[in-house]
Amino acid sequence: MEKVTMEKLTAVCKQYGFIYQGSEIYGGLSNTWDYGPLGVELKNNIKKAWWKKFVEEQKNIYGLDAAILMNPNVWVASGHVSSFSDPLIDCKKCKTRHRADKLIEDFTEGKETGDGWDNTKLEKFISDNKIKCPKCGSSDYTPIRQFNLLFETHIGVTEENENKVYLRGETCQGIFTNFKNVERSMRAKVPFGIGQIGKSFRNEITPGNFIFRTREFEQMELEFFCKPGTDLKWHDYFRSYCMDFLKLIGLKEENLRYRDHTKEELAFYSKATTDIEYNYPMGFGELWGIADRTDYDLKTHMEHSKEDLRYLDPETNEKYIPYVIEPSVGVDRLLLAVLTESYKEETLEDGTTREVMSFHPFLAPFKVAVLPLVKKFHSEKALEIYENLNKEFMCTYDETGNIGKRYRREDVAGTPYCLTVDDETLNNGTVTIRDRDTMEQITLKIEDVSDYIKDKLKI
RNA sequence: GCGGGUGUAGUUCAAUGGUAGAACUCCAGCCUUCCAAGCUGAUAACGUGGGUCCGAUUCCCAUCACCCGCUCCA
Repeated sequence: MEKVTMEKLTAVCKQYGFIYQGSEIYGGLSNTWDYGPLGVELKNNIKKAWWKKFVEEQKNIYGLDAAILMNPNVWVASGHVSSFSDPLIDCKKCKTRHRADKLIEDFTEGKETGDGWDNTKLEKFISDNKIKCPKCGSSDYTPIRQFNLLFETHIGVTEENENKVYLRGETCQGIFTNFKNVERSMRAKVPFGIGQIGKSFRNEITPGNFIFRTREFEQMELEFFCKPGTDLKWHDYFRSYCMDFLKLIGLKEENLRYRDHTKEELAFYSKATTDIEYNYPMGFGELWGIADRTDYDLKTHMEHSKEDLRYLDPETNEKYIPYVIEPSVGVDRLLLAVLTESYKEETLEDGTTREVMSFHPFLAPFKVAVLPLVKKFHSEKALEIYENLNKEFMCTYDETGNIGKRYRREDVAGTPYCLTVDDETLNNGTVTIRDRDTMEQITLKIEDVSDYIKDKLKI
């Protein structure tokens, strides 16, 4: 099966109501995307699946929904204000963009890292040492420009500096700042976790690839607090657990792989990080990061907030700062993976083609499409069935055109089951259920439909 | 941010210095008893802003957006 191209996928998403270009009637806004009627259902179902498997079904994991706006000191403590910004410099000759500190680090082979230097010092070092552009060899650079990846805004109507706040650059800080609250109110015992789904904002220098990297995105993060020394065990555990989850919701093993970060690329807070990568239309890219963040976050918040965030182990009476394993996955990226995996163009035996979105039924926007075989004979009964089923799960109803055309419409919407109402329904109360993937049909009593579908929706 | 490509109905394409034609889709009606059938009708587009010109969708400039490749990526 040929892999779908990004071009095709964006077109399909637009046409069938999954994802539209943001602000389209005003000419768009770069890298913003709006989820349409089908897209929002799919997205909600993806979040629901994660919440179920990572929060609801876990005895020792608790949910949270923290505010997007936080005290700015949170971001000072986390290091985002100082180091979530990159000093960037352009080669005037070949127009390549470099990170100034990285140029210096490479030039000195790691002896100087440029850490904590201001831009004047960075520029001076580069020009004094005539550091050459790694690409073209020129040493003619533009001045350094500072790119802060945090979005800034102001509280209150006046834009004074003291009112400056940031849109959160990651959801996890809301978890760390609530660590004590959750521990106390839920009487939680280590090891325990806090899960959260929410939007984050980053001024990415180079967004792109459809919804893969956007400046506004949604994360599903779990911070799992454990006793120091048990962290690697839990890291391994979540590596497998996350992979199993992806397979459960329908991603194929051959499109998934692990990638362990090398020591050099590890973030400064992390002891070990594993990415689960997916084979997107543009190739393998990060989907899920599972990081061992050690006690870095709680420790830094302890220092900056002056609050004691240590955990008192009730069994040993020792106080310690828990280590944290963080499995973090982007909702939009996971949705892109699901779309990539699900979209297929099939040629049928009779030579006609159909476009199919073969979502796992749990993820499908509509679970059942109710279709009267012939509008004027069967629509009354069909509507009655639709009204009843729709109370139990998301259904759709369609009486336009012939039955074959309506099947095809549901194929590309990813509706797993089509329920057809015909004369048999009127005479002896049975309906025909057609399976999207196998295209097989079975006959069921109306009253058995609900249980039949419910069973298929399990994950 | 750089380089390349693209931009005409929802989609896929066409034509043209004198404001655009089709197919499919969609909608309404007829017909239709299980996989995009048929008939009738209707709606629907030159990304945006300038410039040249009597006149620009077409030529020029700028801009916006998307795709591909770099670069970047807590």
